[in-house]
Amino acid sequence: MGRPPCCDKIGVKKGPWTPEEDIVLVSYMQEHGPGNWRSVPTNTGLMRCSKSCRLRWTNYLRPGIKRGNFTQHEEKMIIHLQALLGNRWAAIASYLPQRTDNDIKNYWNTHLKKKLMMMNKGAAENGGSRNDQEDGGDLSTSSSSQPNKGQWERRLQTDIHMAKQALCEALSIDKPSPYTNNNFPMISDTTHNNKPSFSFNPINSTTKLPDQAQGKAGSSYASSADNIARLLQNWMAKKTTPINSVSGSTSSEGAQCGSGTSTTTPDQGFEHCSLLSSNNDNNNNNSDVSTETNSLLQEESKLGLETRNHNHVPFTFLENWLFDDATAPQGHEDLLTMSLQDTTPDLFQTHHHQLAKQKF
DNA sequence: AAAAAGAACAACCGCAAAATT
DNA sequence: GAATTTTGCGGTTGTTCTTTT
Repeated sequence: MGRPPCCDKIGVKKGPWTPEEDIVLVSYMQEHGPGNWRSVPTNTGLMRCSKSCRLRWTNYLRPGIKRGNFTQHEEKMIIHLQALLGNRWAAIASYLPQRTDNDIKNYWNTHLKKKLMMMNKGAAENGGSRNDQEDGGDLSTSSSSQPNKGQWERRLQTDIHMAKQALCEALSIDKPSPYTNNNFPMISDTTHNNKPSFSFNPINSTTKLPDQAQGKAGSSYASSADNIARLLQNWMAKKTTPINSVSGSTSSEGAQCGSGTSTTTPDQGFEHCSLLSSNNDNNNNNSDVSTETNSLLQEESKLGLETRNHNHVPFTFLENWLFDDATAPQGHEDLLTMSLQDTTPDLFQTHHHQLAKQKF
């Protein structure tokens, strides 16, 4: 016997998400944390399947996501990683914590693929020898010259990296994770009450710039997460006492919320932050949200502090190793300095063997 | 100004692996 | 251990916006 059925397909809504749906999902996530997607539609009343909820959350609503405007650095990373790993977008995304696999995939398909094709074309016209990306797709050397050879090594390497990262996050409080980027809201404590407390910061998901990153002229909701921000603002205005009463209660929270490069004012940022930092429930009567929020925030920061102190035990050798390797963007920078030639399985393997030797 | 073509991106679909009963 | 569901991933499609004709 298996588990009970997921979600019946009858009456399941499809298509773009509305701001209202987003708010419902975000506040549910804020209260319960991600996971157990199956119960999300039932508990929230959203007429969406669990899969759709998960996708919406992980790709767009999750805190700490940077959207649009890929930097040159990111671009290079993606190109190199694609050459190394192939179209394993999730693995690639693990090296770019602020980006989602879907985003990277889209960017690859719409921009980089073409760009590389053009470059290739140019190279070919100049008598270039590379012919490994005819279809504009897989740059991986294995696909053309060394079919399958060393593929498992690469896969293994990626898996090791991901496992290390996961382990590292499990052990770590201080290490910046995708959720704990200094610009971003964070999960301060997942051990208490099984309720990861984090503050949703719509501002950061809207740090995109007005033009392309903002989507299509802002008319389409789906492409404009900052509508959520606006909506929240209105929602907040209706429901609560003036936000200013909260300000100053937790400077760190304020800093988090205001730190994003945003077109929104700091106050607005704080509003969203406060709203979602509270133990928000759509059905709650928020008669005194500001006080409640205030105390919750204090409690939250206290808990966070306690956890930190409590967890400041000396690292084991293994932990040190993990942190060493898994933190440090500069570790990933290596990828950039590696030429595509260097990405042959042998070299790649050697590199990691050496690394492993160094570690042990 | 209108239509057509192209570009960008959000969301869906199907598959495989993991988890659960 | 088998059956079934859930989750995660990658490929693809559909819709919307922008640019060109």
